[in-house]
Amino acid sequence: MRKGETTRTAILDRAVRLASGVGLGGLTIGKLADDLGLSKSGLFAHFHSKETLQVQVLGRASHIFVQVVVRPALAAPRGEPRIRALFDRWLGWTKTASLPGGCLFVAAAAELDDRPGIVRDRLVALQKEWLELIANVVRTGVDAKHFRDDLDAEQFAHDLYAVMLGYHHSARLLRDPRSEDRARFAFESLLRLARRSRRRSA
Amino acid sequence: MRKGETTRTAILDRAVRLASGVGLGGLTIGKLADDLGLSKSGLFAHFHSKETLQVQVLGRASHIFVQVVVRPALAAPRGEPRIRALFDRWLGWTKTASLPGGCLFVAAAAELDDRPGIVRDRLVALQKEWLELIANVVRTGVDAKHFRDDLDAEQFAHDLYAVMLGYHHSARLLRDPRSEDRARFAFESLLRLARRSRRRSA
DNA sequence: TCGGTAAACGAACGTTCGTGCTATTCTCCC
DNA sequence: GGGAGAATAGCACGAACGTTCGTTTACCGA
Repeated sequence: MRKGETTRTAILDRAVRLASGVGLGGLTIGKLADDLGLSKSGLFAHFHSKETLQVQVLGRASHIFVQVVVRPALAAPRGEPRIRALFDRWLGWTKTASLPGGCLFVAAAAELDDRPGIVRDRLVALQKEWLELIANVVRTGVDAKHFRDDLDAEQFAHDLYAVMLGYHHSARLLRDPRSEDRARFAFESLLRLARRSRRRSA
Repeated sequence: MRKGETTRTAILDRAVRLASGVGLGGLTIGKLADDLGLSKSGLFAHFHSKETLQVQVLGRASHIFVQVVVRPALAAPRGEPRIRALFDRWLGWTKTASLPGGCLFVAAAAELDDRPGIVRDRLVALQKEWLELIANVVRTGVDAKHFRDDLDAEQFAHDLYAVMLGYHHSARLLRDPRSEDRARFAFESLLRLARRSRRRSA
């Protein structure tokens, strides 16, 4: 049972890279098998349907994301530095994880937002987890007095996600070289509004 | 040559609605023909490839977008009211245009960001036009003294787009009932930062 | 009213897809 | 080192896709 586990992971790693470019639906078992030098049926036997393959691809992508973004960022000091670390690693995670086609979750989100099923359910669960994690980091920032007491952590998480979506759109679709600057600027604006203002409340 | 034009438009309208749910790639000529009570080949004859169909679908969607969002909003008084009108209509345009599957452009953006070709080229051109239009509206707001003199109009347009992407993600994928409130809150934050501050420059 | 042209049809094509079955090869434990 | 069971290959299937072709129907100006 060890060999199987190994190739299964190899398959999923490759699938994550592939799907980052063509989406989860664009993923093709034949192409995936060719890329790995496997037969279609040999690969197929690991998962028993394309749907469970897609679900496991999402799971693998999440695992990688946690490894290259979440875990290192949580090592940063709580409060603002931790949020900055999160943002920095998030910005570059497709490079770190060598996903040539951009963020898999962004692609999957647009693809699955109207297609019910277990793949969508898994994606939604992962995204909610991620937003909740961001919100929690923000809350520790409030506790640490880095941010305003009345800051809405979930709104902040939502807005941060929006900044990343904007970055993705600008960088991947429009190929705008200023994408990263734009994203960082937006992030700083978010932080400025989150900090305790020395004047004015709302 | 008149009848053909009529059905062609009918096809494209239907295709826009369909593609809003399944994406431009998920669009299927057979399904589209069935929905309209046409034969596959009869429909196909109007466009001579699926690719040109997709391009024309984008064009038609843009036409609708201008009609239900841009034109009415440009009737609002210049400056902040006009930006508000733009944002309001943009927020609800999928309902106004009865697109059951969310914004077609958002779906297409994620789908095409790594697939070169004329469809992608058309989409990029449309998106740049749209961002430029937003930036221009913002500039008139600067001229009208509603916004700070040193406001970066293109950054504002970029950030506004990000707010919409966040809204789309939250509303369509996560089905969060607070999506619209979140988006409006983010929009107000954007405006607050854009207005002339009575104190502090940066 | 007639004739030409535009519009739509029906059937078939070559591919590609996911998915089963059966046989073969490999792995690992005793 | 041999045998059980896992891992992979080979092959074929049915369905769906875009596309082509020859034919038929509907329209409209002369």
